Amino acid sequence: MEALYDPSGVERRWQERWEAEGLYAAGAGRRRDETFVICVPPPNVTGDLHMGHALNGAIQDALVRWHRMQGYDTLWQPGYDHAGISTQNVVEKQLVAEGTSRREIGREAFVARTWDWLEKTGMTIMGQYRRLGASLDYSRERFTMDDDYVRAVMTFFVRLWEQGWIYRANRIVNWCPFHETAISDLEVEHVEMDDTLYRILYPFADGGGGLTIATVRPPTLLADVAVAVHPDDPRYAGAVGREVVVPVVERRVPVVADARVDPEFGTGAVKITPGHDPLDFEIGRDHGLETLTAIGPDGRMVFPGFEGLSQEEANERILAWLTERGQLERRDPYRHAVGTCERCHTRIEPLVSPQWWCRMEGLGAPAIEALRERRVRFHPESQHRFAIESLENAPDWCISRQLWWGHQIPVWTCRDGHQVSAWPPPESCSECGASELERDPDVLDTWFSSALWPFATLGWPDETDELARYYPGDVSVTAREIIRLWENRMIFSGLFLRGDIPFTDVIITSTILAADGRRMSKSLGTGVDPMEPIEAHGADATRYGLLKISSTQDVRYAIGAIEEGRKLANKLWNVSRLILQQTAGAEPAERPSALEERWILARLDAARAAVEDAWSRFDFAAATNVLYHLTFDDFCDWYAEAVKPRLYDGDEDARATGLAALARLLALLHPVMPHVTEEIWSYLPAREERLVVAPWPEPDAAYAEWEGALERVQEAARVFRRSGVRVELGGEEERRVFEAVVRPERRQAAGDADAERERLRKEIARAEGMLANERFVGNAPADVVEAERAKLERYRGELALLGE
RNA sequence: GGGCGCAUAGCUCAGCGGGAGAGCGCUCGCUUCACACGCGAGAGGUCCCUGGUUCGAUCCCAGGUGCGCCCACCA
Repeated sequence: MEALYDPSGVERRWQERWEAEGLYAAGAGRRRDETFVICVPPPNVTGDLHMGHALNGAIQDALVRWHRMQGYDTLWQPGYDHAGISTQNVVEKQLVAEGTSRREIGREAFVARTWDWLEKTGMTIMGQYRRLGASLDYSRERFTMDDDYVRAVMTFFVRLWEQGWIYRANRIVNWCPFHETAISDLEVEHVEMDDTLYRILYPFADGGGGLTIATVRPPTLLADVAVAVHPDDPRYAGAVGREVVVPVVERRVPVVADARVDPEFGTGAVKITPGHDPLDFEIGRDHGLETLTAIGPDGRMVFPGFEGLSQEEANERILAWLTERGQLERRDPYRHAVGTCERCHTRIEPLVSPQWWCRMEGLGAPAIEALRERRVRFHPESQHRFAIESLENAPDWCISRQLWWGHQIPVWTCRDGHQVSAWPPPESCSECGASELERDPDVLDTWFSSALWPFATLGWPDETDELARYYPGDVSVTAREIIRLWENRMIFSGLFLRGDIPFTDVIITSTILAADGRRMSKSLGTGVDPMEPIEAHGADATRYGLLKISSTQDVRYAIGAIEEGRKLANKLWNVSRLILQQTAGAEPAERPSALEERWILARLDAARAAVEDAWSRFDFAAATNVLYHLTFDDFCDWYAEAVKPRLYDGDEDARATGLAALARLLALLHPVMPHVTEEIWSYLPAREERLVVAPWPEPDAAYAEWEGALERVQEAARVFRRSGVRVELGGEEERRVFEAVVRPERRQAAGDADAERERLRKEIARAEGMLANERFVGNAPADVVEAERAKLERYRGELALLGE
């Protein structure tokens, strides 16, 4: 073994070997009947692994490996999401760069090209998960556009249709003019932008002044159908019921009263454009107003006389018209949040269009109940409440997209207008028997198919053995922003289709910010590719570092934590060298005949309990903390130093127990640092089995009483190191460990006894003060008071030894 | 505008009612036969501010200040 641990080669070698030996496969190492199942959140086919995936992967893998070692029948399901709009966006931009467009090449060619491109350059993330050491069952990789998966999606749609959850409605939706599709509220990204707020005079139709409205979008006034004011606004009490004239188009429209108008904003009077504003759409509907259109699907003007103009051009023309007539009263700089498409960042155009909707009221009820009853638990708790509230307030889900890449909606229309939804595709109209059917051209929202991930990957809608065995699963690990898009939808669709929840626990991971506290993003240039630390410090170190910083809601990326992981791996490597070099020919066996052996076995058991507790509470930072101190402080600084002389002397118990203790340590570290631990494990004698599937260490009740065995030696060492004075130790064993660890013969500088005396005096004064406080003694728990007394006694004893 | 969260050592963060902690960085001493990616010692903190509860508050409560994230149809 080399003195310096070199992770890269070792990690790659084990990754290949584990996968080749089938140890990542579902059920590998199974020693009990219970299952443990996690589905990886299917990444976009076009994407690369980012820091969020790496954290996510480190968490899931730690849980999966921990359960696998406990003998569970473990499945970690891999795969990809076709990511409708995101993938189409990528391919479409390629076409634009080539001087063509999707419309030019047509739908069929576009879809073919997308497949072609994906097969050549997409689907790379699973390779990066492999490099992270993620023990996904790669043999089971699924894609949400696989033939079987398509059947699942179609079946889901048809069942919703048959039970009346799906309807068609012409409503105002978020429209992306670049992709020319509707997108859901959840796909809109709000961005602060500098804009201009115009104040425009709408004269009364019968003369005598007018109303001044405020708007940021003059081009939409072409489609105005009313002006609205708040019913209680005294300024406009006389205006309601009168008519005003819309500028440019000279249309007479009514002034209506509506409580949704904010009298504080602008002038308190607002133009109503149901065709181009969501709130106006509602107000228009409630007041029986018509809906006019000024802007088309491509974001350009369609209003008669303005056809083909861009909105900027129309704006200039309208402003010129207003200025000429003195009706443009003011223009003020105005900063506000504007909706943009999260994929292409084009400004969203609210447009009225016919779309397919999934009714949420009622459909989400079983999911709400499951969350309320805590059959599904979100962690942390605050996200649990958020998940429930989101389901309770979920608006109807717009499931259709005017895209080409995705699952085409299984609805057919015959010449008589009858609509039928079925899968496999129907041959004729179920109502009139007509055989000429036209399929709806739209595709489904990507999240419609993702919602089925936990069971569609197991063969649903067929009742497969796997489905019976691995559904429901256990844990889902995702980011906060995906709770409503994905987690909640998996829960309600699982209950709807399978009558059961898909998992019991949802872990919402912390958001990893850049080192400067800003968001990690490509456009800001703040992103860090997780492959960088993996190549520089190793996958083990990176996994450790990510788990260590994963505790709070927002965490800054800190390379220091990963470097700490590298140090831990190196330390583990070196202490293993010490033990392995001194134990040639020995067999591992727990024969704790000396003080330090009893102590380290007790410490290992205590750490095992602490780590298990941390894993089960999903407190990954706590787990890494325990493992770090176990390795550095307990195992290396105390146990290894104490046992070293006995190893050199060839003590048989020390050698056998040393190997056994090392094996326990490796097992505890394995879920976090699988590679270095497996590598060391392979050098241990009588370890034919791979550590990946080795049994998780069993605790030994007999060890527990030895946990404090080194307490007095540790205190004596501390006093000696600081002051140069030897505290008297009770037994031969204690004195031997003290000499081995502290090695007084090598000590050069004399300690500062005065400083130590001063420290002890202060401690004694503090403890005496507390014990003299009757209220403390009376109210504090008995064990707290007792501990204080014990400390006082010890400090007094030590001070006496220092010559006082 | 709503929700959630964070303010502790120079940096990144743990602790969350009874002695202020870790890692990194810094200072000093060590080429000690596992490891200089190391070992030992050490400096460095009104635990954001103001009140309150308590025998006792970094920890609980209220208010303030400053940050961050998520969400959101004020034109």
